[in-house]
Amino acid sequence: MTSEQSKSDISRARILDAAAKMFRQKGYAATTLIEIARAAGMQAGSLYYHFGSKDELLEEVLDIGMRRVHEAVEESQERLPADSSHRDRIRAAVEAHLTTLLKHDDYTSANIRIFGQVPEEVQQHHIRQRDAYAELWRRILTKAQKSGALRSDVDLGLVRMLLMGALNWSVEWYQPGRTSIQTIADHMCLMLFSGIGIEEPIRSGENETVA
Amino acid sequence: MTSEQSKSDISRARILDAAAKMFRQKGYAATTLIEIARAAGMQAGSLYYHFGSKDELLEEVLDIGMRRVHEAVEESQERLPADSSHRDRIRAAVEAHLTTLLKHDDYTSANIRIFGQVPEEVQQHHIRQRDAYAELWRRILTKAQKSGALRSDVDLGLVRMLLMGALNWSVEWYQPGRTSIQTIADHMCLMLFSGIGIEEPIRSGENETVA
DNA sequence: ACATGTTTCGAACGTACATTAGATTTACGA
DNA sequence: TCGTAAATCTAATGTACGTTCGAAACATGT
Repeated sequence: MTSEQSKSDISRARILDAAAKMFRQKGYAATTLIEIARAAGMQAGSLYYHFGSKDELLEEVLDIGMRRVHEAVEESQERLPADSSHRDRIRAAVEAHLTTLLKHDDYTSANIRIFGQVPEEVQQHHIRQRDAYAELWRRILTKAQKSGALRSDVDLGLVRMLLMGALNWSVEWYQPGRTSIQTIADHMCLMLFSGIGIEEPIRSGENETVA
Repeated sequence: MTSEQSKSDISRARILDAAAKMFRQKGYAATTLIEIARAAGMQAGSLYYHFGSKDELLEEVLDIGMRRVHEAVEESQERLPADSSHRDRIRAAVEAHLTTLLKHDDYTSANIRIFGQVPEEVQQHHIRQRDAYAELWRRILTKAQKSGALRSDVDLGLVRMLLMGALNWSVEWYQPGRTSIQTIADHMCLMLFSGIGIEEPIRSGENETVA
């Protein structure tokens, strides 16, 4: 126990990394401890020295994933100048959420992908944590709306759901190198703030204006 | 074989319904044939009279789900008056997609929820079908952009992904009776076309214009 | 070099599951 | 009512997996 990281800590981390990666790829039930162990460089039985059960391993992966994205968004807000516009605040949150999701973080993307299909008992253990993250967003959006940066006639809960959906769904299609995370965030914010529509000319008759 | 529906057809439908429901709820690997059979009112072995394997059953569920949403969106476009605005066309597509997803259709929502975690071989069988549906949306959006209804400086592929994400994610949070499907569609279209931002007053100096 | 605690191995156990196949029941026309 | 095909049942098979546990290997302080 000389070094900062004991051997146990290193193995633990390797196991968690492997589990997060495979859970994300194949789902929870379809992932076998044998695969996780192999990816971590050990035998299946050895996992039980570090974790009490497959469920326990799952819970830790879910926990880490949610904690990371929560912290990332929280820090993005703290890093901002005190007088930042609400648009900038929201933009920073969007960027932080997306970056966490798409940049090497199998934990967060695993959480997002498999949470809905995990044993109900495990879900229960994490509802509080999820609510806390939702609350963080709720605060950001509500403050923006109250200070007039967002339309007052929209259901912010709904907006939040649609926004999170657009962001979270990126784990299903994002491929590194095709589109930058920044571009995705920019498009998302453009849609959110301004939309991408253009006033169409009235077309009720024949009098259309030719460009 | 007197009636329109043979007994076999009825059983088949019950099995598929049960399978779609459970696949959607618990995922593919976590759903057992015993559960499906019980929900369909028979024994596990009897399923094999109708389907060759669990994978085959899965494939049919996925196929039906994608076909339904595809047809729904396609028909939504055909129902529109020929001179409809592009905004109306997009709005109709959004409503059709959402309605299929959230209104009693375990097939489509199962497809959306579990597709990413299904055996790779099964995924391959359905890529063509998914591409065809993506192409349908691509056409709708491209026509809108070309005719000036959507900004020309946005990446439509990206917009489509974000839009589908916002819509598809609703299967994760939608609860009947809380928010109407129409309201969701309205918010989505508002965001897409106009955004929900309000011009914030310039705060760089003291010269603010009072409304 | 030894002793002690830590970490991993390797084999075994029990169970749950997909699948099979023959027996049994059901539906229906002759 | 009988006979045949359709549909379902029941029990069995094989396998893959989560989990357990004692032995082996490894590390570390004395």
